[in-house]
Amino acid sequence: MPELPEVETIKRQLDVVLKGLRIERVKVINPKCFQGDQKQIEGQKVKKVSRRAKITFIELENGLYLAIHLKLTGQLIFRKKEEKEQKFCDQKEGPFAVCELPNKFTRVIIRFDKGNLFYNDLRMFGWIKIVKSLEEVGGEKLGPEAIDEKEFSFDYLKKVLAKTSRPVKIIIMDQQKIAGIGNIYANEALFKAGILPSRSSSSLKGLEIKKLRESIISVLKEAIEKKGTSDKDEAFRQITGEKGSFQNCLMVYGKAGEDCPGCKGKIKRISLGGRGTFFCEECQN
DNA sequence: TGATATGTTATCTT
DNA sequence: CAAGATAACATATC
Repeated sequence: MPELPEVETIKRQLDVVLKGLRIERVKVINPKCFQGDQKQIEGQKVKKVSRRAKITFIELENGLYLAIHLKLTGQLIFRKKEEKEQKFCDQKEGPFAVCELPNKFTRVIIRFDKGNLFYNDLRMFGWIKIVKSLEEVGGEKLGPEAIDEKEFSFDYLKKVLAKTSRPVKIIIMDQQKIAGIGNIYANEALFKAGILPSRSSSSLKGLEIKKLRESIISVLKEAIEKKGTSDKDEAFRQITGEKGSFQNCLMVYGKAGEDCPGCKGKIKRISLGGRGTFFCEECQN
Protein backbone atom coordinates (compact mmCIF):
# COMPACT_ATOMS: atom_id res chain seq x y z
CA MET A 1 0.00 0.00 0.00
CA PRO A 2 1.21 3.53 -0.42
CA GLU A 3 3.88 4.06 2.22
CA LEU A 4 6.81 6.46 2.15
CA PRO A 5 8.55 5.03 -0.96
CA GLU A 6 5.34 4.92 -3.01
CA VAL A 7 4.31 8.45 -2.05
CA GLU A 8 7.86 9.71 -2.67
CA THR A 9 7.77 8.14 -6.14
CA ILE A 10 4.49 9.88 -6.92
CA LYS A 11 5.75 13.16 -5.46
CA ARG A 12 8.91 13.17 -7.59
CA GLN A 13 7.04 12.34 -10.78
CA LEU A 14 4.22 14.83 -10.17
CA ASP A 15 6.69 17.59 -9.42
CA VAL A 16 8.26 17.17 -12.85
CA VAL A 17 4.98 16.93 -14.71
CA LEU A 18 2.76 19.45 -12.89
CA LYS A 19 5.19 22.26 -12.10
CA GLY A 20 3.99 25.42 -13.85
CA LEU A 21 0.73 23.90 -15.08
CA ARG A 22 -2.53 25.73 -14.44
CA ILE A 23 -5.58 24.10 -12.91
CA GLU A 24 -8.51 24.71 -15.22
CA ARG A 25 -11.23 22.82 -13.47
CA VAL A 26 -11.76 20.35 -10.63
CA LYS A 27 -14.44 17.74 -11.18
CA VAL A 28 -15.53 16.09 -7.95
CA ILE A 29 -17.28 12.85 -8.80
CA ASN A 30 -17.43 11.60 -5.22
CA PRO A 31 -17.70 14.38 -2.62
CA LYS A 32 -16.56 12.07 0.18
CA CYS A 33 -13.05 12.21 -1.29
CA PHE A 34 -12.73 15.99 -1.66
CA GLN A 35 -12.87 18.66 1.02
CA GLY A 36 -12.83 22.36 0.31
CA ASP A 37 -14.13 24.78 -2.29
CA GLN A 38 -12.64 23.91 -5.66
CA LYS A 39 -13.16 27.48 -6.85
CA GLN A 40 -10.27 28.47 -4.55
CA ILE A 41 -7.81 26.53 -6.68
CA GLU A 42 -9.21 26.81 -10.19
CA GLY A 43 -7.01 29.06 -12.29
CA GLN A 44 -4.01 28.54 -9.99
CA LYS A 45 -0.58 27.47 -11.17
CA VAL A 46 1.39 24.68 -9.48
CA LYS A 47 4.49 25.94 -7.68
CA LYS A 48 5.85 22.53 -6.72
CA VAL A 49 4.92 19.15 -5.29
CA SER A 50 6.17 18.00 -1.89
CA ARG A 51 5.64 15.20 0.61
CA ARG A 52 5.39 14.71 4.37
CA ALA A 53 4.98 11.16 5.70
CA LYS A 54 2.43 9.56 3.36
CA ILE A 55 0.77 12.83 2.35
CA THR A 56 1.40 14.49 -1.03
CA PHE A 57 1.15 18.28 -1.24
CA ILE A 58 0.54 20.14 -4.49
CA GLU A 59 1.62 23.70 -3.69
CA LEU A 60 -0.18 26.47 -5.55
CA GLU A 61 0.84 30.05 -6.31
CA ASN A 62 -1.85 31.54 -4.07
CA GLY A 63 -0.35 29.79 -1.04
CA LEU A 64 -2.91 27.01 -0.80
CA TYR A 65 -2.05 23.34 -0.91
CA LEU A 66 -3.85 20.35 -2.28
CA ALA A 67 -3.13 17.72 0.35
CA ILE A 68 -3.66 14.16 -0.83
CA HIS A 69 -3.68 10.94 1.19
CA LEU A 70 -4.01 7.72 -0.80
CA LYS A 71 -4.64 5.51 2.24
CA LEU A 72 -5.09 1.93 1.02
CA THR A 73 -6.23 2.02 -2.55
CA GLY A 74 -5.73 5.55 -3.84
CA GLN A 75 -4.03 6.23 -7.18
CA LEU A 76 -2.87 9.44 -8.84
CA ILE A 77 -2.59 9.04 -12.60
CA PHE A 78 -1.58 11.86 -14.91
CA ARG A 79 -2.54 11.68 -18.55
CA LYS A 80 -1.41 14.28 -21.06
CA LYS A 81 -4.11 15.77 -23.26
CA GLU A 82 -2.70 14.44 -26.51
CA GLU A 83 -1.98 11.00 -25.04
CA LYS A 84 -4.76 8.93 -26.52
CA GLU A 85 -3.03 5.60 -26.38
CA GLN A 86 -3.28 4.00 -22.98
CA LYS A 87 0.05 2.72 -21.84
CA PHE A 88 0.90 0.23 -19.11
CA CYS A 89 -2.32 -1.72 -19.33
CA ASP A 90 -2.51 -4.85 -17.25
CA GLN A 91 -2.76 -8.13 -19.08
CA LYS A 92 -5.67 -9.16 -16.95
CA GLU A 93 -7.70 -6.17 -15.97
CA GLY A 94 -8.24 -5.96 -12.24
CA PRO A 95 -9.88 -3.16 -10.29
CA PHE A 96 -6.61 -1.24 -10.31
CA ALA A 97 -6.04 -1.24 -14.06
CA VAL A 98 -5.88 2.24 -15.54
CA CYS A 99 -6.37 1.47 -19.24
CA GLU A 100 -9.47 3.57 -19.49
CA LEU A 101 -9.78 6.82 -17.58
CA PRO A 102 -11.94 7.87 -15.95
CA ASN A 103 -13.05 4.47 -14.67
CA LYS A 104 -15.60 3.41 -12.07
CA PHE A 105 -13.15 4.16 -9.26
CA THR A 106 -12.25 7.68 -10.40
CA ARG A 107 -13.40 10.01 -7.62
CA VAL A 108 -11.88 13.34 -8.63
CA ILE A 109 -10.49 14.71 -11.90
CA ILE A 110 -8.23 17.76 -11.84
CA ARG A 111 -8.02 19.22 -15.32
CA PHE A 112 -4.85 21.14 -16.11
CA ASP A 113 -4.08 23.07 -19.25
CA LYS A 114 -1.90 20.22 -20.50
CA GLY A 115 -3.57 17.12 -19.10
CA ASN A 116 -5.73 15.49 -16.47
CA LEU A 117 -4.86 14.20 -13.03
CA PHE A 118 -7.14 11.33 -12.07
CA TYR A 119 -7.68 10.43 -8.43
CA ASN A 120 -8.90 6.84 -8.26
CA ASP A 121 -9.78 5.12 -5.01
CA LEU A 122 -11.59 1.81 -4.84
CA ARG A 123 -12.27 1.83 -1.10
CA MET A 124 -12.59 5.58 -0.71
CA PHE A 125 -10.54 5.80 2.50
CA GLY A 126 -8.28 8.40 0.96
CA TRP A 127 -8.91 12.11 0.50
CA ILE A 128 -7.94 15.36 -1.16
CA LYS A 129 -8.18 18.50 0.99
CA ILE A 130 -7.57 22.14 0.21
CA VAL A 131 -5.48 23.46 3.10
CA LYS A 132 -3.41 26.48 4.10
CA SER A 133 -0.84 24.53 6.11
CA LEU A 134 0.45 21.09 7.11
CA GLU A 135 -1.20 21.46 10.50
CA GLU A 136 -4.64 21.14 8.94
CA VAL A 137 -3.86 17.54 8.05
CA GLY A 138 -2.13 16.65 11.31
CA GLY A 139 1.39 17.60 10.20
CA GLU A 140 2.51 18.81 13.60
CA LYS A 141 1.85 15.43 15.19
CA LEU A 142 4.08 13.50 12.81
CA GLY A 143 7.42 12.10 13.91
CA PRO A 144 10.64 12.58 11.93
CA GLU A 145 10.79 11.29 8.38
CA ALA A 146 12.08 7.72 8.38
CA ILE A 147 14.63 8.51 5.64
CA ASP A 148 15.93 11.65 7.33
CA GLU A 149 19.18 10.37 8.79
CA LYS A 150 19.67 13.46 10.91
CA GLU A 151 16.22 13.75 12.48
CA PHE A 152 15.67 10.00 12.68
CA SER A 153 18.83 9.51 14.67
CA PHE A 154 20.03 6.56 16.71
CA ASP A 155 19.48 8.53 19.90
CA TYR A 156 15.96 9.44 18.87
CA LEU A 157 14.99 5.84 18.08
CA LYS A 158 16.59 4.65 21.30
CA LYS A 159 14.58 7.17 23.29
CA VAL A 160 11.30 6.25 21.59
CA LEU A 161 11.79 2.51 22.06
CA ALA A 162 12.83 2.83 25.70
CA LYS A 163 9.48 4.38 26.62
CA THR A 164 7.29 1.37 25.94
CA SER A 165 7.13 -2.39 26.07
CA ARG A 166 4.69 -2.66 23.15
CA PRO A 167 5.84 -4.74 20.17
CA VAL A 168 8.56 -3.00 18.19
CA LYS A 169 6.66 -3.42 14.91
CA ILE A 170 3.73 -1.41 16.24
CA ILE A 171 6.04 1.39 17.35
CA ILE A 172 7.92 1.76 14.08
CA MET A 173 4.59 1.95 12.23
CA ASP A 174 3.33 4.73 14.53
CA GLN A 175 3.36 7.88 12.39
CA GLN A 176 3.61 10.10 15.46
CA LYS A 177 6.90 8.42 16.38
CA ILE A 178 8.40 7.81 12.92
CA ALA A 179 6.71 9.03 9.75
CA GLY A 180 6.43 6.93 6.62
CA ILE A 181 6.63 3.26 7.57
CA GLY A 182 3.63 1.03 6.87
CA ASN A 183 3.03 -2.67 7.09
CA ILE A 184 5.14 -3.81 4.15
CA TYR A 185 8.34 -1.97 5.08
CA ALA A 186 7.95 -2.62 8.81
CA ASN A 187 8.03 -6.35 8.09
CA GLU A 188 10.92 -6.04 5.65
CA ALA A 189 13.03 -3.79 7.89
CA LEU A 190 12.60 -6.08 10.91
CA PHE A 191 13.63 -9.09 8.85
CA LYS A 192 16.70 -7.26 7.58
CA ALA A 193 17.57 -6.24 11.14
CA GLY A 194 17.07 -9.79 12.44
CA ILE A 195 14.56 -8.69 15.05
CA LEU A 196 11.23 -10.38 15.81
CA PRO A 197 8.26 -8.05 15.20
CA SER A 198 6.73 -9.03 18.54
CA ARG A 199 9.81 -8.06 20.57
CA SER A 200 9.11 -5.64 23.37
CA SER A 201 10.45 -2.26 22.24
CA SER A 202 12.24 -1.56 25.50
CA SER A 203 14.06 -4.90 25.35
CA LEU A 204 16.09 -3.92 22.27
CA LYS A 205 19.83 -3.55 22.90
CA GLY A 206 21.98 -0.77 21.48
CA LEU A 207 23.32 -2.87 18.64
CA GLU A 208 19.83 -4.02 17.69
CA ILE A 209 18.54 -0.45 17.67
CA LYS A 210 21.43 0.58 15.44
CA LYS A 211 20.72 -2.27 13.04
CA LEU A 212 16.98 -1.57 13.04
CA ARG A 213 17.52 2.07 12.17
CA GLU A 214 19.94 1.24 9.39
CA SER A 215 17.59 -1.43 8.02
CA ILE A 216 14.63 0.95 7.97
CA ILE A 217 16.60 3.60 6.12
CA SER A 218 18.15 1.21 3.60
CA VAL A 219 14.93 -0.68 2.85
CA LEU A 220 13.02 2.55 2.26
CA LYS A 221 15.75 4.03 0.08
CA GLU A 222 16.01 0.90 -2.02
CA ALA A 223 12.24 0.83 -2.42
CA ILE A 224 12.29 4.44 -3.62
CA GLU A 225 14.92 3.48 -6.22
CA LYS A 226 12.68 0.63 -7.34
CA LYS A 227 9.73 3.02 -7.51
CA GLY A 228 7.67 1.38 -4.82
CA THR A 229 5.84 -1.90 -4.30
CA SER A 230 2.89 -3.02 -6.43
CA ASP A 231 2.13 -6.46 -5.02
CA LYS A 232 -0.45 -8.86 -6.50
CA ASP A 233 -3.67 -7.07 -5.60
CA GLU A 234 -2.09 -3.76 -4.94
CA ALA A 235 -3.42 -0.46 -6.04
CA PHE A 236 -0.13 1.36 -6.19
CA ARG A 237 0.83 2.79 -9.56
CA GLN A 238 3.28 5.40 -10.72
CA ILE A 239 1.63 8.45 -12.23
CA THR A 240 1.97 6.89 -15.68
CA GLY A 241 -0.01 3.83 -14.58
CA GLU A 242 3.13 1.68 -14.44
CA LYS A 243 3.70 -0.62 -11.50
CA GLY A 244 6.63 -0.23 -9.14
CA SER A 245 9.17 -3.05 -8.89
CA PHE A 246 10.06 -3.52 -5.23
CA GLN A 247 7.57 -6.43 -5.01
CA ASN A 248 10.36 -8.45 -6.63
CA CYS A 249 12.65 -7.61 -3.72
CA LEU A 250 10.36 -8.54 -0.83
CA MET A 251 11.85 -11.04 1.62
CA VAL A 252 8.95 -11.82 3.95
CA TYR A 253 5.88 -9.63 3.34
CA GLY A 254 2.99 -11.75 2.06
CA LYS A 255 5.19 -14.85 1.94
CA ALA A 256 3.70 -17.02 4.70
CA GLY A 257 4.60 -20.67 4.19
CA GLU A 258 7.35 -19.93 1.68
CA ASP A 259 11.03 -20.68 2.25
CA CYS A 260 12.97 -18.10 4.19
CA PRO A 261 15.57 -16.44 1.93
CA GLY A 262 18.13 -16.67 4.73
CA CYS A 263 17.82 -20.23 6.07
CA LYS A 264 16.00 -23.55 5.65
CA GLY A 265 12.97 -22.43 7.63
CA LYS A 266 9.58 -21.21 6.48
CA ILE A 267 8.11 -17.73 6.79
CA LYS A 268 5.51 -17.51 9.53
CA ARG A 269 2.50 -15.22 9.76
CA ILE A 270 0.88 -13.82 12.89
CA SER A 271 -1.41 -10.89 13.55
CA LEU A 272 -0.01 -7.90 15.45
CA GLY A 273 -2.22 -4.93 16.09
CA GLY A 274 -4.66 -6.44 13.62
CA ARG A 275 -2.09 -6.38 10.80
CA GLY A 276 -0.48 -9.24 8.95
CA THR A 277 2.98 -9.81 10.36
CA PHE A 278 5.57 -11.94 8.55
CA PHE A 279 8.89 -13.19 9.89
CA CYS A 280 11.37 -16.05 10.16
CA GLU A 281 11.78 -17.59 13.60
CA GLU A 282 15.32 -18.68 12.78
CA CYS A 283 16.69 -15.48 11.37
CA GLN A 284 14.92 -13.06 13.71
CA ASN A 285 15.11 -13.04 17.47
C1' DT B 1 -20.47 -16.94 2.91
C1' DG B 2 -17.39 -14.93 5.68
C1' DA B 3 -12.60 -14.01 6.38
C1' DT B 4 -9.03 -11.05 4.68
C1' DA B 5 -6.37 -6.92 3.06
C1' DT B 6 -4.76 -2.08 4.66
C1' DG B 7 -3.76 3.54 7.09
C1' DT B 8 -5.67 6.29 10.10
C1' DT B 9 -8.84 7.80 13.51
C1' DA B 10 -12.54 7.36 16.71
C1' DT B 11 -13.80 5.15 20.65
C1' DC B 12 -13.52 2.00 24.35
C1' DT B 13 -10.76 -0.13 28.15
C1' DT B 14 -7.22 -0.38 31.39
C1' DC C 1 -5.63 11.53 31.84
C1' DA C 2 -2.78 8.74 29.12
C1' DA C 3 -1.53 4.59 27.03
C1' DG C 4 -2.96 0.76 24.80
C1' DA C 5 -6.16 -2.04 22.35
C1' DT C 6 -9.66 -2.51 19.08
C1' DA C 7 -13.50 -1.22 15.91
C1' DA C 8 -14.71 1.34 12.03
C1' DC C 9 -14.29 2.94 7.41
C1' DA C 10 -15.43 0.41 1.91
C1' DT C 11 -15.26 -3.12 -1.18
C1' DA C 12 -13.26 -6.71 -4.09
C1' DT C 13 -11.37 -11.18 -3.89
C1' DC C 14 -10.85 -16.01 -2.63
